[in-house]
Amino acid sequence: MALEHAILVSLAERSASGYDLARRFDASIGHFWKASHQQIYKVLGRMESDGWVESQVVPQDGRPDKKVYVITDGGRAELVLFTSKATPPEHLRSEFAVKLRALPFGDAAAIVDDVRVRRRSHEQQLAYYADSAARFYPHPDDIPDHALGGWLVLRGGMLAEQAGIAWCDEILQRLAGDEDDER
Amino acid sequence: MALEHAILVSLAERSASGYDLARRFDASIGHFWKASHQQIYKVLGRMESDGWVESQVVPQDGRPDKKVYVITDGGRAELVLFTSKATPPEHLRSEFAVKLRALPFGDAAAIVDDVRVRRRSHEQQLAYYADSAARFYPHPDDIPDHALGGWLVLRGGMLAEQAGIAWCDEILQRLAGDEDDER
DNA sequence: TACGGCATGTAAATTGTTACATGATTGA
DNA sequence: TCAATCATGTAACAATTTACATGCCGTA
Repeated sequence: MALEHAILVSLAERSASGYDLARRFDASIGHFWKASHQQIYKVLGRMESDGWVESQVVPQDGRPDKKVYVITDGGRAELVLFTSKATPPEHLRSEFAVKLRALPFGDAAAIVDDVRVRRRSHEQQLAYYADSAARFYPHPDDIPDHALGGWLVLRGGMLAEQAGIAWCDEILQRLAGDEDDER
Repeated sequence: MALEHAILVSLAERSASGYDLARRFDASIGHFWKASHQQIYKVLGRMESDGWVESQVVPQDGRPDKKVYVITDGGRAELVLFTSKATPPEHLRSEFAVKLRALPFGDAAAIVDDVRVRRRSHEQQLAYYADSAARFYPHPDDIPDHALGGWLVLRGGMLAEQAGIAWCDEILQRLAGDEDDER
């Protein structure tokens, strides 16, 4: 049940409406924890009745009203509690791995195509992270404490994408004889 | 809905009871797709009514009867279909990343402890994979086609664990000044 | 006038987790 | 006798995804 905590972190950084949160989840935090707006609205409701957040309707002109959520002291306490407890071990969950394992029983050519697509999307994601890093953390050796978490998470994303690319390359070497040096 | 396919792959490799499958999911395939026995029994029932598998009760002596599931032609066709369709892009889902992001609002010392624990479990998992690799694929340059999928999946696991370790090291360097060279 | 962005939700279906339930055999 | 392993499940709950629903504003 980490969505609550992801939302708490996001609200601790800056108050926001459900809609804003949904967009943040598309952009930054969501690279590590996806959530749809439907889910966010539902969880926000529960969090409000738990006293972790409070909302206030803000009228806007030329736009629909928005319900801005603010983290409460209770919410901040919950965040401290969350960080102080050990994270349960996370396990990978990769449909792609299942597919690789299905290699002898399936369509090898299609799988190879899929690996190429996957490699490209890892590359794109890595480029995106590198871009974010350059934009938001121009001096990696001198990052203030309040921004360190964001940087470290970005680094985790970059390392994961690099590993993904390396994996795809190994697979292609085995399955496609590495006959493609495109671009 | 990849559990069905993970089970199909497992049954294509060798017929098994629900209990056997649950143990395989603990050991090999399950490193990339966890499933509890409860879930497996439920899905097996659905798969049988879909005609992907067939079951036969096998009496045993000194042990409870077992219901052995065998993949059908329909199941094999489904596997081919599965491999021929592009895998939807997978996104990471990391509670640990959420926690890192919570760094300025939480208990930094506890988070550092958690990173150390996490690093150790990555190392253990990597050692386990390396061991499996040495045991089942003693000649990595000469792997028969039918075993290639398993090898590639193992390699993916190893690369992911290495990336995880590298990430933990970066985090510790930033947060703990790298003052620990334990062992 | 049609589309995209802003803004908030409900409902249904699927998937996954946790707890409960049973009963035999084997080894410490 | 207690715990572990073998073996199969049901029930309740939580989490997630997909589909549906509404309505205003600005722009092409």
